Amino acid sequence: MTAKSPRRVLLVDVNNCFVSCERVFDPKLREVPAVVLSNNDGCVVARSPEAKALGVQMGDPWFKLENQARVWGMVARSSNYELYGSLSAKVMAILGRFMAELSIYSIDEAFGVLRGTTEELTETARTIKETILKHVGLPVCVGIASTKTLAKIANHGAKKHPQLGGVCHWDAYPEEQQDRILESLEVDEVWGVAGRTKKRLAMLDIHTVRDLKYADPQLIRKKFSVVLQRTVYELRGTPAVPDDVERKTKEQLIFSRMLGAPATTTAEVEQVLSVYTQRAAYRLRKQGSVAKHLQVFASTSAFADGPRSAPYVSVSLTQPTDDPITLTKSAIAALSPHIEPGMKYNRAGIILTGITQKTSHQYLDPFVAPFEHRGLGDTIDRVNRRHGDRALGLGLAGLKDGPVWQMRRAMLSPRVTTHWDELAVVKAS
DNA sequence: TCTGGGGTCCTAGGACCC
DNA sequence: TCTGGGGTCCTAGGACCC
Repeated sequence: MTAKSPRRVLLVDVNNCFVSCERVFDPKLREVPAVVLSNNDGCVVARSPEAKALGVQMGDPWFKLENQARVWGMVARSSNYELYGSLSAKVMAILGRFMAELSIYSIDEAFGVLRGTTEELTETARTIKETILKHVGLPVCVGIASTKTLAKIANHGAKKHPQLGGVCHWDAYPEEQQDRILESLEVDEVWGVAGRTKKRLAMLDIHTVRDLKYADPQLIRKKFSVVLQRTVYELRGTPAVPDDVERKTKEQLIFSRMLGAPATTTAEVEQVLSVYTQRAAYRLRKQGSVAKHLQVFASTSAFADGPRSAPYVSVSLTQPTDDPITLTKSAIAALSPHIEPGMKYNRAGIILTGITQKTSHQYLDPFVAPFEHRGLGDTIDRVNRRHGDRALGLGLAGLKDGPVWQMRRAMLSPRVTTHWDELAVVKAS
């Protein structure tokens, strides 16, 4: 591969990621239709090919599916993000060995860049695929093209057509054939277009991805946005989606959950907020930053009849902080007055914004009490690193067996790669 | 009676992604 | 009983400044 070879984008993504992860350590799951459920065992977030073939959709609520699943012999698992995260890290580490520029897009997907002929890169992609299967046990597909948007489409093709062996290089097809493929895709199948935009595009008589490719970029920019204009260029083979700026700190941190059982009193909502705020504060400290604003919310079910209550309050702190006590107190003080006792709150959360890097010398704030909880967060983190997650927390966050509103994870698989007491067992018999 | 133009910063909201 | 969680980017509009 010489420097003169064309620069190509590779999109590698794990097939049916969460189900495939579960199947790595539980061979029985490989023989039946399987799904993984969202937090709280709410709805389907991953499906095995067999489950897809049975017509199970993303987002199907589990309680509506449960009985039919028994008939089908379909098995469900609660989501086990620790397991998926650790397998994902292994996949990304392997990709990093093959590709200089690697940008991790999500837990199961990464873009990489390589130079080479169509044949060379197709071959490399096969090697990548085999290596990941052999060393991690996860199946992946690879899409290759001159732009990210086209690599996405190629990846989609690799998934849909088994005869490609999991690798699809867009350049392997002459342009007339490429256009026929794009013609067969509805416009919302391209990366960056969803329902709203699809409707508005239809008014301009743009229905397929091919229509969008040949639309006037200036017009698209004027009627839609620079984002959609970039998509037009990318479909034509001109890279336009910017490489992700290395941002190691998040600008916004959200911690929100559906509750396993509704909270109905102010005290219960406060307990939930206390725990959630501490989790958010932990993430904040982990990335070495502090937050200036927080938004706190709780809400009753959107599906229930009768009156709803969904308070949402914003607070600005006098100075940015990562201190769990300050954040927790502020969150509770802000939301508590808006809680209507008797309402069934089934969701709550906190959003931290105005996030900046923590500097070594913080401003002196005359309004901060002299006993300021300096270093408390760090201390909690150190204890937890040593004695296991959630060994220590403030108030209810320190309870080993959580309160009733804690989320349901009835069908959780062992965290075999991250917890000593949950290691996989190999039977000798 | 008329009340510029250009710039920055911030926030809210829309749209989308996996 | 029961319907995900966590994030990004862009745009418009208001406040403020010179």
